[in-house]
Amino acid sequence: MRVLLVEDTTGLGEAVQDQISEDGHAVDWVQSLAFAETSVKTTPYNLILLDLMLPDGHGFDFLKKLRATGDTTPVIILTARDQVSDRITGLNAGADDYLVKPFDLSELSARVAAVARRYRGNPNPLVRVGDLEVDLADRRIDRNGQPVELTAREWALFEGFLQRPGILLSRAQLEDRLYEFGAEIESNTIEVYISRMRKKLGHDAIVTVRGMGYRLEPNEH
Amino acid sequence: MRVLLVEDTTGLGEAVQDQISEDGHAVDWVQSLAFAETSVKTTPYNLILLDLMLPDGHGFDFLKKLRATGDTTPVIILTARDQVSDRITGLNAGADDYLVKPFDLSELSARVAAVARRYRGNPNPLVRVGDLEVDLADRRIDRNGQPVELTAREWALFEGFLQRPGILLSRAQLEDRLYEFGAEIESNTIEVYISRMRKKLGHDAIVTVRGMGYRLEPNEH
DNA sequence: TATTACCGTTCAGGCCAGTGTCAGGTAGCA
DNA sequence: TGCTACCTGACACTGGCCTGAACGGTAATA
Repeated sequence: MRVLLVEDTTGLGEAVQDQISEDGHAVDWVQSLAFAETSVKTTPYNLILLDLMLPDGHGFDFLKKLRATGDTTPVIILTARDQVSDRITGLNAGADDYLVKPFDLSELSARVAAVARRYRGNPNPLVRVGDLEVDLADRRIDRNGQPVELTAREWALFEGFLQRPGILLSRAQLEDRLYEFGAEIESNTIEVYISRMRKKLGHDAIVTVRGMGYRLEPNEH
Repeated sequence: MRVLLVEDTTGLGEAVQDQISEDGHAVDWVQSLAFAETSVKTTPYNLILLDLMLPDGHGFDFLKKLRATGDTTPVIILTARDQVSDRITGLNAGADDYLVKPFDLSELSARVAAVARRYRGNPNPLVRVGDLEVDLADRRIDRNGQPVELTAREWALFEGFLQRPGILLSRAQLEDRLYEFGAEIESNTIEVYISRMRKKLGHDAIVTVRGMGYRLEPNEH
């Protein structure tokens, strides 16, 4: 699934993002209502996790506006408030579920999984790149109708290329996707993964830009 | 993405510039509001990182003026102040996000990436020079619809010409873009690269100013 | 526990594009 | 005309890149 996390607390945001990612979902994390609004306009999400107290307004306002546009994306509210009134207000505003801070990450997983279950059967959004058809949420790739299996590391790199068609990623950027930020690596691991991905995705799929990095070619054939 | 960094502290400015560059974005760094104002007039940015305490005024004034002109470029405020009042004032003035010094560079990366995410699917801003169409972030050049491939060294020089339209670059300035500052070079390497670039970009693209240097011709045909 | 399969990582050998240099030719200027 | 700055084809070398192979770790299975 593709999940939008709206949460301005850095620590909590990171923890939630890590948890949801580990559960196999793609997470976009924004820290203000302004960002949330542009995100939902540009990307189709399967689930929105919404904090209520945000620097530029109250989550309910965002939620009401979202529902007013006819958007039915499931929304789970994350908030420190545990008052019944808030809970009812939230559900009236169109929330699907409610999590009171501090909450256990495993509980969050369970709620998210419940939403995912409801979604099963509905098709996920597909990204098309050349002769590849990518289901980001389910981590599936079809190449000319044939499924392609990527390992975890390969996926981590591949997702980077999908950010934008034809995006150029430097070796440092790719390394940052695999390891702790800024970790030095002195072997040719990235090259090896590129080589393996080419074997699976087609040798023309990833283009070397010598001295600068790699790019996924949107118009391979 | 193309990022404008407005920050008068040298140490912090350099660190931020390095980080954003490594993330694959093009950074213009200015140290005063006066320079910032001319920069936003001449160049289209995807993101502005704005310090508040600047030698010639307060960042809020710049931000308000910017918004008054209808400019909606995302702005992230960098400041030592962590008071709620400032935070709210900033967001009211039209800021999209807020980073309190001292901040972790990886956190900065995350915020910038969040902005970059908004541009997912959107094309990068293109710079137009004569019959060339340049995508600085992805290092692509289209010449009359045909892609042009530049090597790393050629790009380093080409970017110099793009800093300002019609800028004149001396041989020494060009050498400084390729080698450690002040490195003496006694062969005609620069001439050779100019020659190679002309072959790829069109023979009229780069004009020789005898005895002075070279300039990229904005109105070639 | 032993077996198996797979994944992540490193290494070594080979290839070739990119780089820097030179030499001979050309164009601008006094 | 001579002088100087500049242009460009050619070439050797370096180092970035590719990839088969091997090794250790981990997880699933018997």
